[in-house]
Amino acid sequence: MSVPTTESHHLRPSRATIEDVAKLAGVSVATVSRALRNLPNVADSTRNRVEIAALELNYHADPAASRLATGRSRSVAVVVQLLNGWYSSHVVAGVEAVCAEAGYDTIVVGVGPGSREQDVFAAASSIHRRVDAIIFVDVRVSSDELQALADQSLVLVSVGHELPEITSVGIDDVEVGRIAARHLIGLGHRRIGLINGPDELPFVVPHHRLTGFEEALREVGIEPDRSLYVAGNFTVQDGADALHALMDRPDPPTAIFALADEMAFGVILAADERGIRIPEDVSLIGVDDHDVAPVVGLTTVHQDVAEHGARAARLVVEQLAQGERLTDDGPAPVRLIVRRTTAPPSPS
Amino acid sequence: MSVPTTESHHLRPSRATIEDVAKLAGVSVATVSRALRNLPNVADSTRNRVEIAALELNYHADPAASRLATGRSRSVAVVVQLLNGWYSSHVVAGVEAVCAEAGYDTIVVGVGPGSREQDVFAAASSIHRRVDAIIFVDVRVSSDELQALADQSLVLVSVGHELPEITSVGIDDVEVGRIAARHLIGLGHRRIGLINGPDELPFVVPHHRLTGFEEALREVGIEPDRSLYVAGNFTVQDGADALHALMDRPDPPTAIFALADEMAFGVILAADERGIRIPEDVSLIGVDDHDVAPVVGLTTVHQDVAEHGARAARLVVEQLAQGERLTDDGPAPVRLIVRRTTAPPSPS
DNA sequence: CTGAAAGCGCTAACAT
DNA sequence: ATGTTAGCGCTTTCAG
Repeated sequence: MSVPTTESHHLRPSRATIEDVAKLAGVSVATVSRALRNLPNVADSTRNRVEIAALELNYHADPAASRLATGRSRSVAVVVQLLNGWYSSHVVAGVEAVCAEAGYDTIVVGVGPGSREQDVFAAASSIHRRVDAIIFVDVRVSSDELQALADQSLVLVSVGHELPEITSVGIDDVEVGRIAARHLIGLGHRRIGLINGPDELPFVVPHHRLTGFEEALREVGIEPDRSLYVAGNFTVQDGADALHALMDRPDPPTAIFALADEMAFGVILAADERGIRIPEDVSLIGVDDHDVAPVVGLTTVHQDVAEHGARAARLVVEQLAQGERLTDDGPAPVRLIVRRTTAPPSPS
Repeated sequence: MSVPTTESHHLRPSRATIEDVAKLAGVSVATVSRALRNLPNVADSTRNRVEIAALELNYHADPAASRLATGRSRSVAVVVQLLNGWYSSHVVAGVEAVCAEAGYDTIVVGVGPGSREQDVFAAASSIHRRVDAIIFVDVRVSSDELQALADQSLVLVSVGHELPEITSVGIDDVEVGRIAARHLIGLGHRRIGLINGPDELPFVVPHHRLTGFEEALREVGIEPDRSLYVAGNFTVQDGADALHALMDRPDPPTAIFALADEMAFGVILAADERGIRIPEDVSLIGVDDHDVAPVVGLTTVHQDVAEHGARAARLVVEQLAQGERLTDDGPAPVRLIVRRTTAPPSPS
């Protein structure tokens, strides 16, 4: 079965191999290999000749061959839930920038929103032979599974939250919850609604933010009212649904803490439809400082997401180069950005 | 003969080689290779035995070895300007979904905003040995360069705009410009500002939209006033800057057409700061129907971006399977979504 | 239908 | 400092 040639294309331009270079430079393939990878024990004059020959032939080592021989693939996988979410895409951008710089390919793998640990593990292990490292973005993986992956001598990093035994980068999410709650409390709010993560799966980021939130409430003697929490999945639509749920109550909250800006946007959308004014009727605070947050004047807790990705990638690259397990240098800074969706509760 | 014993064996991505499987199944490696790839000329009973053995050992062909032997890498590159832009990230998500389904890895490569053709080509050719196909997202590549890439028997697809000689998916951008302009004209606007793409580089999407825009103007006897065009680079900030530039004029426009929603968001932001009301003082229309567009009530021209990515990936996958050059099936549909940023000009 | 063996292009001992 | 050579794990003629 030969491929039906559509046209008279010349034969596949046979790429130069290491042997061609060796011949041209008048040395052995081993020398070429060493010279081109800047290994020691190559005479300067020789290295020079080889480099010229390689340039001449526009030679680049075949990655497949090189991978087979070394066992290193020079690429890293980023596994993430929503590839098109604001958070994820910014992390990916950060990762790609430093990986490209360091000569690594970055392979993206989406596991679908709300994936269970098994799904993530399946995705990770199906890719493990093709990459040197895996960066998990906001996904859950069990300790055992992580161990299984690490046993394949894969470098593992988590961004978004801590994962057992592996180095992780992110922010202090308990602190985020505290900051948001304190801001609202300081304004005088006592009944605060919360738009949570999904409640089927025990996601860790939502859990932490919620913990900090409740902590701050208790600090001032307010007992958290869990009937004021509504689940969401980090989309605009979820935020809108949540606003309705919250405002349909006989005793609606005077303020809402959305665990992510995108859900906060949904709140704004739905409030608009309903004729509810923000912040006059209800205050709103989000998390992320999404590019659009200033546009709608959203008060939020800022974090530098692209930098998280970059940091994760740097850790990967260094770890791959040095072989030692690196530890992250603590949570990245966050800060409250007060805009115009928060105000004191109106006297009722 | 060391079959993993504990119940945790399914957790262990295994390093079994084809030889292990052959031994276990009592056949040759050639047969294993054939059986596992569903090639013809394998007895059912044999295939069965092999499959069981493979399963037992949790065997998966080493991709590097397989690539070296076949010359196919089973991965595709997506080259894109802003990895974190709304448009790009949605395309990437679409691509990844179908690639994963078809067993291809998707490698993202960012070329930086406003890249010149050479940069893109450099990025593309530096990755060409590692992928079977390249999907260009909204980047320019010259005919010659494309040819050089195609000569490496790479499958090439463009999304966002047409590229010479290669199959492309996207929308009719001239039509987009027409739709936006007609909407504004129909409302009674005569002086319409336009927030363009960057003007150093000749990007094709902005050019087309602008063409349709001017066409619609002339249809009703309005001569386009190019002093009302201001360059932008598709960010929120660029939109804000543009609004200021436009409104600082002695004769500001009564409506603004932003070539992308993200720039329109910037307009809203800046208008707010300046106390300019939309649509009372100036109407605004964008393009994309960004997730946040409904939140700010932005009138815009909708397109299904993730679907573009998916379609591009499907074309790639089919082309890779069948070997023939496929042609796309015409531009994807777009439609005007009227929200509340457009209205008739106020009588001055 | 199945097996033996020759690569694919490169790296890494091991020699020299 | 450089060359020789044996793999890396899989695919693919070519025989049988």
